[in-house]
Amino acid sequence: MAQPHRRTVRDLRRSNRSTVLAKLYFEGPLSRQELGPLTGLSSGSISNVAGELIADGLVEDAGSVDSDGGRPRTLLRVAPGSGHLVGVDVGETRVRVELFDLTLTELARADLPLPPDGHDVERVVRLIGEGLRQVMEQVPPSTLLLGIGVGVPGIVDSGAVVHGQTIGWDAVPLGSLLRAAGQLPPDIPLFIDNGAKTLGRAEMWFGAGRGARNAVVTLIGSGVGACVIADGVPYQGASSSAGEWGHTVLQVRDGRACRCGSRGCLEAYVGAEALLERWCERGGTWSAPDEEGALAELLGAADTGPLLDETAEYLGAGIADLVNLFNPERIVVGGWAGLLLGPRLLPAVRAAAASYALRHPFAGTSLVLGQLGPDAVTVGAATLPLARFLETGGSVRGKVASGAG
Amino acid sequence: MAQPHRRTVRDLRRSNRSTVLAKLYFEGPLSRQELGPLTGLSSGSISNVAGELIADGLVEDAGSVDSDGGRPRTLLRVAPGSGHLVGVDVGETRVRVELFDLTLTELARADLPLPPDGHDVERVVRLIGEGLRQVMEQVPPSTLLLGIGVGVPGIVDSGAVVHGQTIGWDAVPLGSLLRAAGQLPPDIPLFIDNGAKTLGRAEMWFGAGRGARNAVVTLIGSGVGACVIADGVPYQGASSSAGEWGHTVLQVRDGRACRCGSRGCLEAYVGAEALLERWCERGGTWSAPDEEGALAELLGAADTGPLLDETAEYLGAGIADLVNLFNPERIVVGGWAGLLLGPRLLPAVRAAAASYALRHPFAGTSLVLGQLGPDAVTVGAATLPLARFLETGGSVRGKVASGAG
DNA sequence: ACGGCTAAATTCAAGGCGTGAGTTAAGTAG
DNA sequence: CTACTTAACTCACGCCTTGAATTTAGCCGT
Repeated sequence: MAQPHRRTVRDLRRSNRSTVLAKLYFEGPLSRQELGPLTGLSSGSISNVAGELIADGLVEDAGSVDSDGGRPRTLLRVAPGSGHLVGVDVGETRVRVELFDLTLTELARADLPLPPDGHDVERVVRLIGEGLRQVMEQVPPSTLLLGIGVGVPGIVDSGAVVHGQTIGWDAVPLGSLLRAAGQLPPDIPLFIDNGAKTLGRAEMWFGAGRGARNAVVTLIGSGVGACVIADGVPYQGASSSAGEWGHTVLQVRDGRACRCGSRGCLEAYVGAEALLERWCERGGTWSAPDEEGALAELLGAADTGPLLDETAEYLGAGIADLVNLFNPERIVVGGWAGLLLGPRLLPAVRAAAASYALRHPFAGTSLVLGQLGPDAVTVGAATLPLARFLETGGSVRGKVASGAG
Repeated sequence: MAQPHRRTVRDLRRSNRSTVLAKLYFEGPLSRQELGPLTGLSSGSISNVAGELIADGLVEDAGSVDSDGGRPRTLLRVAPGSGHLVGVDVGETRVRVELFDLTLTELARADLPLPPDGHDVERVVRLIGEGLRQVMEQVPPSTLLLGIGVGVPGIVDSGAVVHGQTIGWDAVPLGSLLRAAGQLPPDIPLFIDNGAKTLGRAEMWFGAGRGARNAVVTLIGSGVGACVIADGVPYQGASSSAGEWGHTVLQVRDGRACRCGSRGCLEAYVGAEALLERWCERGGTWSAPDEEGALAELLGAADTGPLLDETAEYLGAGIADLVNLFNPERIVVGGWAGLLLGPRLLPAVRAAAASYALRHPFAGTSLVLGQLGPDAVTVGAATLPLARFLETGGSVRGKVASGAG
């Protein structure tokens, strides 16, 4: 029922501003001349809009290109300093806050450890505020903050309410808590989304998913998740919990028990936790204190061939499901465990996926490794206000936003 | 790169026309007064747009409601006769052509049997033309045909090229063939889509899916398919083959062989063909010559409890995958076999799905039976030009359309 | 019958926008 | 220095929506 917010002629302008701004942002410096065909606007309108954007300080001159005869075209680009963005990663062991300029170049960072006893909500709220103050101290106070994105481990409903089983959060209204606690500058747009999804967004915007309109970014860490991009936008589903790929059923009756309570889930075979468990059952041992070290040892061990091949088959079957159901043009394997296992597993995974998936859609899919590493959660989180910034054509101020995708 | 077709102020008008028209179409007779808040337009614009639509004959007066004091509001509705639609179902055994008015009331129908030796492309093209002529004969020649939708058994790529394994079609450019053969009135928009998807559209618009923004319509017939609706529009994927649910992997290593060449697919357990095969393996027999009769016998037989329960578990697991990956608010079980099995299986399926799916998304999903029956493929096909009609605000003429979604 | 009342529908001036042809700006080549 | 070429800007024109004022249409009490 939400009317497609374009009614008056000023909305038209906003929309065109947004188109121009986004094109400039993603397709680098462009001349007004090139912008015309690219955006479908006439030269006159380009001039108008560009002038407005320049006057607002959002866009700046970026030199000019020579021509042999004729006025050289001046290039335009988004001014990196015209606004800053904050990305927050509420992780398992720490809260990380990073400050970026508009091109997502990192300007400052703060890492705040969480005590092992867990994610007390009030403490997390306080730490986010603390980190925010720390990073803001490192830039001139005149810096314009466009918005804050937060990635959390859990399902984010209606943009601000977090359900996180793993951290013991149940319907935590993180957004209002942050505001109420006065930890946020007032009137700063705040966006909250699942951390895996923000990582997926980062891969889509700046990593292995760049350029694809339909893609799935899989996130294999301790557990398994995915971020589905349908037609350029992250697919959310009815209650923002779409893409729970880890609990795809791969073994109906006698499957391994999964921590979700069901049996035969993908995550019961492929995540780092499950993989180590299975290694252990086969007599494997390791000395590293953490999963990452242990997984590296597993990869280095001599007799893990069958285990890894089996894992590849399960992963391939899971990927085949993605291919059949979503028909993406690209599937990105990410997450720290995915990146670790990828080089070893990918050929076998590809073969397994090919055997389980339908030929036609599989032929149109490429399976690639992620490019950004697991730390990109903050970048992805910063992407949330950035998306709003571009959508609104640069007039973010005064909007109390919610974390739509 | 496709610019979001709203650039000039006339596009604005078109968009508003479309909004008004669609509201009137779906939400029945409405007064101009009600239309305002509903569409977000001012009273002045409503008057304008409504006047235009009435002048174009697309909208008509629908009486007025009394008021106690004050001018009574006159109701407006879409004029059912202001345009007609044709839906074509290229089935396994026949080509069916139906003519509808704008409210999708059936006006005429033609059934043209296909010989058992298969779907010779030229013959199908000829039959569609023949059926079209037959139905058009039954209405006055002044009737305005808004478009033709065709549902075919196979994957439809780029709107007009059909890949149908089951009928032996490989990259058949059905659209151009129909036009080239002169079987179509010139300049009539033509849309081609997968038959299962058109059935899904019909359920979404007029059946069990009505009102849902995120839903999956499953189609259980001889085989198994699905039509995914994401945010109100059918999800296509990169090459329009998304939603191939039938080949979701449910048994990784030692699954049953599926006709797709893989093993352990959902379709290897749950479709009518697979179910009968499994019954046969367990000693079941039937006398009916066709699958439908056979399946009915299976349901009536005494000792099929375990078989059906097992089937329900597989189906439940498949549905759990849909819930986890798509997080829909509704899942519709359709297709002739689904409708036949549904009443018997649904409780067990629901239980199985609950055990395999994640709690949070499952709680937000309702699992219901389809309401339209398998003949609704033609209705769904007619829905394709209708969607274009509504999107363009009623100015379909002159557009050589392709079967976008 | 008749005015008074209420509410729906229409009208229209004001404020905006994009287009596209014409104009100006900013270079190169000879 | 002139001719030429191409980029960028300007502005008349046509179209749009808004929102307040106005007209239309039926009810009610007298």
